[in-house]
Amino acid sequence: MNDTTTYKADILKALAQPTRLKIIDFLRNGEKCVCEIFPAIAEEQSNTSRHLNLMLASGILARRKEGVKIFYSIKYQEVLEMAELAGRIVRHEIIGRQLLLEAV
Amino acid sequence: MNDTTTYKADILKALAQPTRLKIIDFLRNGEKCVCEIFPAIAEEQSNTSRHLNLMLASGILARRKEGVKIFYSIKYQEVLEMAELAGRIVRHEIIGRQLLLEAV
DNA sequence: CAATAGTATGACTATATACTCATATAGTGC
DNA sequence: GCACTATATGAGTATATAGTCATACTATTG
Repeated sequence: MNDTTTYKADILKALAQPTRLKIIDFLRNGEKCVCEIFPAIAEEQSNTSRHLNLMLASGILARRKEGVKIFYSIKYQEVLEMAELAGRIVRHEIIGRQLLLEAV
Repeated sequence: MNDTTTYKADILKALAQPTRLKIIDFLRNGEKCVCEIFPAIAEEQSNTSRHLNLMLASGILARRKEGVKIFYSIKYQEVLEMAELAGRIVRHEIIGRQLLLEAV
């Protein structure tokens, strides 16, 4: 309703993508460098880098340089909470749709 | 990490758009018909209808027919919680960026 | 300073998204 | 059945997004 609505949408958009959700899940236990992230999520290095930069720009990730390696980490606990809430809805929805199918 | 990742992203995507966030905010206090929603958020009827259908399809809204009117409502409390969490991050980020500016 | 390892980015393609205008569909009351 | 109101949808446009390949940049090491 206010002027921060677009910004709020950007934060949610930063999470609303499967590759990025996989990255977030991998960062759950603390910071990781790009060289660890892209093999873990089985994506190309360049694609992974783009997603990391997008999340960095939106403000939900932090970045730390250590020599040639770049470490990314989750900047807000709220990010994990949002992912968890989305997961809860998915679980409910799957159960609901299974019941619909069984009713046929 | 698992197979529900795409679905989780779809739930988040359903929220990650300014017009849809405005709709969610307007539905905060209970179900409303399309005829109330689109003037409240100052969007075209057709555009509003599309966004409502998208959110319905993703599973975060419920729909009830009453005569010629269609009432939409938020199906999961989690939806409002996600919007609230995003808002919290935005507030933190705005403060952080203001401090950066002031430091110049 | 050359070679190497890690990360980012330019250029491109394919697809998805938001929006608009016009029109279709579905109930309601006369 | 006709007119009216409420909602949905087809068709089109403009823009955004995700991904790939090749290459550029940057810090480290020999």
